Amino acid sequence: MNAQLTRLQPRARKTTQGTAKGRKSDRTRMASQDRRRQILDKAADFFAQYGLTAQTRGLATACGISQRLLYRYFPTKDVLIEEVYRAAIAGPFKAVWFSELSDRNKPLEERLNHFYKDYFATIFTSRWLRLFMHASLADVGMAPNYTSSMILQLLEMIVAEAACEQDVATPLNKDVQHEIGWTLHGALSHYAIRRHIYGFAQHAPEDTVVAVHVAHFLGGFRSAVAAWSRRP
Amino acid sequence: MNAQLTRLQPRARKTTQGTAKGRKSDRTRMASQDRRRQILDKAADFFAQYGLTAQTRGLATACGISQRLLYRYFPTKDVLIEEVYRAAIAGPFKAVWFSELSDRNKPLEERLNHFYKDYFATIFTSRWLRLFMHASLADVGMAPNYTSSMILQLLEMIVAEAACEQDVATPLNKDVQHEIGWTLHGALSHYAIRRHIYGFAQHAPEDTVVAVHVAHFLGGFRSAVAAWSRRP
DNA sequence: ATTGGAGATCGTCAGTTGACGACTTGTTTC
DNA sequence: GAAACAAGTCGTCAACTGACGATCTCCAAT
Repeated sequence: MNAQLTRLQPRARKTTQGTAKGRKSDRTRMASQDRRRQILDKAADFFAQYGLTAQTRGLATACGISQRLLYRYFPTKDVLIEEVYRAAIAGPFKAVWFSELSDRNKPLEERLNHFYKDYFATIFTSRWLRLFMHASLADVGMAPNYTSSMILQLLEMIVAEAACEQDVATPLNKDVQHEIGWTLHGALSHYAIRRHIYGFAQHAPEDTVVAVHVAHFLGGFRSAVAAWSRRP
Repeated sequence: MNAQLTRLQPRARKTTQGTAKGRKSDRTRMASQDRRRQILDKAADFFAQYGLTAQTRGLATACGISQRLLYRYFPTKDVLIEEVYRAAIAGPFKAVWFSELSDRNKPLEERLNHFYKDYFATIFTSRWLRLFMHASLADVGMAPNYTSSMILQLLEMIVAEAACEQDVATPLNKDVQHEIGWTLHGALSHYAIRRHIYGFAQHAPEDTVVAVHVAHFLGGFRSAVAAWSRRP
């Protein structure tokens, strides 16, 4: 719970005279854009691990720079967090997923397996999940706002593709589409949460879990649509 | 993200003389055990809402007492949190669930619906879920330690009951049992997380979601066992 | 070499926060 | 009704934390 880190750098030695040659200074001088990127990247890891309330001093140490320098690149901690969020949470979503999922030249099962393989590598990572969870807990509404639209569209597409392939009418109500989609997506999300947040030991490899859940979803799709059509 | 609360009580007025009768003091004097229970209860709500890093002053205000008084009942904040966790996370699990789930006089579908109806009322509450998530994020391993054993036993029982009712051999490997059980339990957990942590708007009522997922689980159980038996 | 702009740090301030010694006040008991 | 005990509060301390003015130092262009 404590993000306090011990100081790594022994602190730049005060040169007795300007002519102290030979030993280079501890400072690493970076181009503005590189430094900025480095801070954002480290900050994503740092806040993912220790939460959004972790201290700027700890982050600075993790970056190997002084705390003051953070404020040259970001006016406030909140702004920094905002940018971390944009870069590390909303950023990783890929537009190709939409075109790949709707490529009807391949069977849907294959598409879904491929999609979730990529999704696990990109979104269902420790960093993404923990950041997302920290943000969701801290600020009601911030976390979903960036991502909910994308996720819901993915769900709609998955359900529409399944309906097409199985020759079933797509449910008209979008809420019902989402609910059906969540059957698969929620189960896999929860697997990722167990793994990266709860710290449950994992036995079955990712690919197997994905394959089983995808098969289960497609196998029960027809009756799921029927069930949801009956109920409100 | 800020748990700072404005002071509610206008602060006890300093009586000019001991004989100031008529107006009662603002202080509410409670029996030790009652006060302790009240603090634990309020603290569960408070930490669930603002996270485990929320301040003791805010909690005291929420309880309507001075911050100092907290330290009469709990030596440190960490001890308080530990007790909150025991009372509000591990406490609500009911032993009856095990006997009810294994009561083969009723069809499993009915048992599962009844079980999850109770589980949603007891465990899948905003308070429980948020506390559990805060604790999981803060301290790797603390959260599951109190509960994982109970949850995994529930999963084993559900899978065993399903196997019995459908006349399938129960998978020997416990990891496989858990993985199959998580199909249902994880999906419903994630529904609760969406609702109470992500703040997703909910359309379908709880009972319906439970019913559909239970039906989906039972309907696909036979093939799930088959799939997991094939794979490692 | 000189110079000046930009990368980087030091030191510090004001507000916060867990903790606690000293004190006050209500209630119970004889 | 006063003694004695426990519930409750005040005020404060030291460490922590976000923020920032002043300063230093590296490098490139002149």
